[in-house]
Amino acid sequence: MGNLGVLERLMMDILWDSTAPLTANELKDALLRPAVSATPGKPLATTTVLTVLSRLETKAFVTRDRSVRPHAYSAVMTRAEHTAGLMHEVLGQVPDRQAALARFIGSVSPQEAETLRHLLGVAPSDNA
Amino acid sequence: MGNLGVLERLMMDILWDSTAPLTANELKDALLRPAVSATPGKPLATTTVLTVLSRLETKAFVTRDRSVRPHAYSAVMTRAEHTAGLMHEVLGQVPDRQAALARFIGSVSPQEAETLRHLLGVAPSDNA
DNA sequence: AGTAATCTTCTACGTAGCGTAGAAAAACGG
DNA sequence: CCGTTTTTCTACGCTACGTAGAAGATTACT
Repeated sequence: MGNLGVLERLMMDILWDSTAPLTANELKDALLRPAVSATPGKPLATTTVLTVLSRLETKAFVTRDRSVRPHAYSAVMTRAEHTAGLMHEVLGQVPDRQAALARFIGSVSPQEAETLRHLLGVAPSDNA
Repeated sequence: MGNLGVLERLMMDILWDSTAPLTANELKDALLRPAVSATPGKPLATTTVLTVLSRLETKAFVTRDRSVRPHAYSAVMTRAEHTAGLMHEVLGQVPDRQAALARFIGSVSPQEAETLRHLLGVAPSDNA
């Protein structure tokens, strides 16, 4: 899977938060929002955004709709899927998952533990 | 926390598998074992191993005992701790952990689910 | 159609992390 | 003291990523 750089991640976050696909310029503008940009007043060049989007496309993190004119970009996976994927990747690197899982569980917050208990109790439904 | 490069990871794995601290040369030799090296016949220079160990020390992944002469290196965290830490790091990057956890749980193997149920049901013991 | 504005691709540069290791310095053994 | 072992210092190449200009393609407006 491989992880993302800072800007790549920022852009994925925007795409993930967006319901509809975005154009490069919409993304560029979104990157200026205070919630995203810790360094405001630093607008990126549109080409920069496009370059990164291309790379994300290569990495299969985004798809682009070439049929509309300002190409529209959207995330391939949901954020939750991506996160779960990363967690599995991390877990897959170790020989004894048991121990790792134990440590993991031992360090989640009580609320999260409750969430997990609930998730495990109900029904093992769809797989990602 | 930040992740590791290939060689760094390889070396950490050896340190994690070792009960006692290791010297640079012991590590170098261990790197030639078939289980570790997919490209055998490619022994590293000792200095290479030392360089990487220094970097791992800087990153606080290993400590070295300078009181013994060939310095002895050991991992700071256990592999399970490290893995759990990474999982938390991944999880910490997302706004709604609930969803991510749900996805994660939805994609673990039945055995792992059982393990988790056990860990959550029986006794929430020590924290990492 | 012709030309300006917009959008996309191509190319490129700087920086940082990592694998790699030689050269030099330091410590040890005899 | 002198050779051997160990450690540090310095450095080089490669890849990923942030960054964006220049040039090419597409669309829009008159």
